[in-house]
Amino acid sequence: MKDIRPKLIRLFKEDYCTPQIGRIAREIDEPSTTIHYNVKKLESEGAIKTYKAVFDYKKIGEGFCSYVLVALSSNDYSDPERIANNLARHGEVESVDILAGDWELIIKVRARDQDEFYQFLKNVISKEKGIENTNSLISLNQVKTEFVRLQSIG
Amino acid sequence: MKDIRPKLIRLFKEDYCTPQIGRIAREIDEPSTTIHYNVKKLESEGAIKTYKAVFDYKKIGEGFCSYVLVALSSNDYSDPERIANNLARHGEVESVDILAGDWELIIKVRARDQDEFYQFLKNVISKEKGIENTNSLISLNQVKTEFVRLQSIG
DNA sequence: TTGTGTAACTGAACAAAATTCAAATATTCG
DNA sequence: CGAATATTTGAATTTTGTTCAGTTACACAA
Repeated sequence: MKDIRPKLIRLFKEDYCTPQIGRIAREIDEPSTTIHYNVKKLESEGAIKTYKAVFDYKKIGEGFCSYVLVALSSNDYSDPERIANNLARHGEVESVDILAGDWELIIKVRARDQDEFYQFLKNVISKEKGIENTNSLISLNQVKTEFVRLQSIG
Repeated sequence: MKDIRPKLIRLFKEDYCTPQIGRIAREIDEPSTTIHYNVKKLESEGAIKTYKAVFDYKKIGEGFCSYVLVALSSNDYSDPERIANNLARHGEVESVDILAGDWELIIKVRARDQDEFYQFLKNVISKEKGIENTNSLISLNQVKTEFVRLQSIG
């Protein structure tokens, strides 16, 4: 009807959640005002960036996951930070790190399926100026993500 | 005084947060009861696994980050799912994926510093039976994590 | 050791938010 | 079309977070 789901998913991916002060207070048996004080302190220090949701990505149509290793060419365009920031703009990108060693970047990408991932690799990653070549590590099974176990413990 | 910070960090890493129904309602201009209904539906379907905090990991003493590629030996112990689940138990481990290709696993590890990471690699990962060898990709700069930008956009 | 400024803690009162519920509306499907 | 089901919604309720002022603990200089 009102197609609210995709909007919720978009918002929840990086924000629109808040701490459960009272529940924490019960859990560790401290006054909720004390928890409140300490949480606000963590926030004001910048130690907490945001509160967000973690999804079962298969159930929101993002079941495909891949780690893309990127090597940069040694030309004027190959500024790792600039390229990393450009790639980080995309909603398909869960993480971007600048690496030491043989590869300059590692990008974690989520997509609906292999085909959608291929389009992203072709149209977004490879289009970025300064990228020499890439190597995609395909995830067959996501056991843990964002510190959260995605499946029952075998 | 009351060492509450580490407890908060532990709890917030995978839970103890909740959606901001009213804020979403304002954002997308829908009644909050409609948002409530749709969020509860996502939860009951299992599409939302949990609500959690994302940290500035440098500020909580977990500034070191590394991706560890793991190759398994071809013996009785080398069941990728079992090994992945064992490794996923540890709080230092942000993610574990079973891969297609040359490496069987990729593990994202967070630690205080290089030394603490080395201890974890030596005492936890390498101790796991069935692991043939590993290759660590050291992160020099974490541009985006858990869908969240960790630094101002350059 | 004592004094002083600062940070952390806490209960009571208050404010803000989520949740329930019942009714209306929309959708699905035989 | 018609009946069962799913979604939307406002008003009332319940639950929760937040403020504030007083207290306690801590750090550190005299």
